[in-house]
Amino acid sequence: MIRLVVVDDHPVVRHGLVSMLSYESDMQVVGEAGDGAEAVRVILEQQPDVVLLDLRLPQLSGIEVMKQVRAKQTDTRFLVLTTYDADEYIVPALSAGAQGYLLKDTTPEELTRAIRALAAGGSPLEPAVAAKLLTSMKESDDDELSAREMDVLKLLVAGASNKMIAAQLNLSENTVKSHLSHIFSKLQVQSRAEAVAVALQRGIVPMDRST
Amino acid sequence: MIRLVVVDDHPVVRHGLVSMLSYESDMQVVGEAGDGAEAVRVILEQQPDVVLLDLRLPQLSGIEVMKQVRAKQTDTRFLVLTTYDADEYIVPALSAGAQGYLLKDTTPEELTRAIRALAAGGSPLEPAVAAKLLTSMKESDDDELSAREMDVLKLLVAGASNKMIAAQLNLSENTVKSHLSHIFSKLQVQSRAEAVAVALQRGIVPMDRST
DNA sequence: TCAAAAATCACCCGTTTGGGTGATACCCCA
DNA sequence: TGGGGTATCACCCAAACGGGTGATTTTTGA
Repeated sequence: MIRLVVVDDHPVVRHGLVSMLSYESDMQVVGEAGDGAEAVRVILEQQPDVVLLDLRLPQLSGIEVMKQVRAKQTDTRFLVLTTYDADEYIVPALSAGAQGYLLKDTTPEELTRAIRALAAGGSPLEPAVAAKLLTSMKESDDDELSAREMDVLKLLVAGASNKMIAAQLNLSENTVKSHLSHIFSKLQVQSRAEAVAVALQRGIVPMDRST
Repeated sequence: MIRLVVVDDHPVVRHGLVSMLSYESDMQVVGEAGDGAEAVRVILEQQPDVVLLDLRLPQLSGIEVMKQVRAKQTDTRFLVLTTYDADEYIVPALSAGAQGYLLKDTTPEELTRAIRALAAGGSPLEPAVAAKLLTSMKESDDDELSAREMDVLKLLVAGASNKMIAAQLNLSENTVKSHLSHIFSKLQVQSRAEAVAVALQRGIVPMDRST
């Protein structure tokens, strides 16, 4: 029996997946989550064999969920199931520990086949996904931002000036500038405006549409 | 018995919806479609009471589907069910003949309730959607960017400096600065970094990570 | 038709930014 | 034990930026 946890922020999609999977006699959905924080909790609690994970989640991205879970246990396997075939999500997802990556326009048959393959130790990659992976391999920039740099970047995206960032984080302006220099080189950009664009488009900093 | 047709290009979502709705004793799914052309054919053939319709479809958009169907028969009611809460889709959808507009993050209970309301002649508009309608109504007066300003903003999001923008658009730097001043005040921001954030988060400039 | 908006440019001026080149101190891990 | 990354700060400097004010021409809309 394959134990599953389904994570998707759209109840319609999530419940649909659950009821669909319930027809499979060798699978059992043991948990659901509608956001990232809930997902981490449910996964650690239920210890499922496979997690169906949407990347776009409120609170905590799918990438973050995988990182946090894998920090504590490594035997859970992740199947990323997303609408977005954008290149930039695939590499981070795979390097964060996803074993599979399917698009939502796959058929139910493919999905259940992928789940079984994953539970059996395989790594089902959709052909379209695999192709994208190869092309983006060439320019694989695994420059990870440090926690502090993330703090700065978030404020940068919020539109803060160096002075404001310094005040917010209790730093000197010089320190902020130092962090920014590192951020720029890691993101391979020249200006803060470009950094904001890259951060948002690559999903490094989540969209915060409270406005 | 409410006769339904489900239209969504993602098999996972579509099949999920179907199996979810099959639990309702007063509803019957009499047809499915994965693209716009198929949808029109199925709807005209089955003459359902209610159509669950995703707006984003291959071949023919949801809007187009509604127009074509309503040209031949007017007794079918449409419930638009989409992931996108973007303002610009709501008004066209409603004017094209949708009686309801729900987001995919509504609960199954809300969905079935909406279907029953629709079949009974009501027009279920999600509160969030209704709110957006109102805000887009009253905010329509303020601050639309001109075409030229959009040109500048796009390049700004791409990370260009004033000089680069000027070169790209065959303008003087002064003109670019002038446009930027207007953009800043219209977007109510102070810096180019903030402008980029707002432009991306509000969807004024589309995400385009082809790099 | 006539005013309002959009689009184009110029000049000034103070502030911010980004890129250098340093330094100190901490922690990890090899 | 020592190197490498992180985090903290300082100083300098040129370039870029953002805010004014003001001008002309074209387009648009009421």
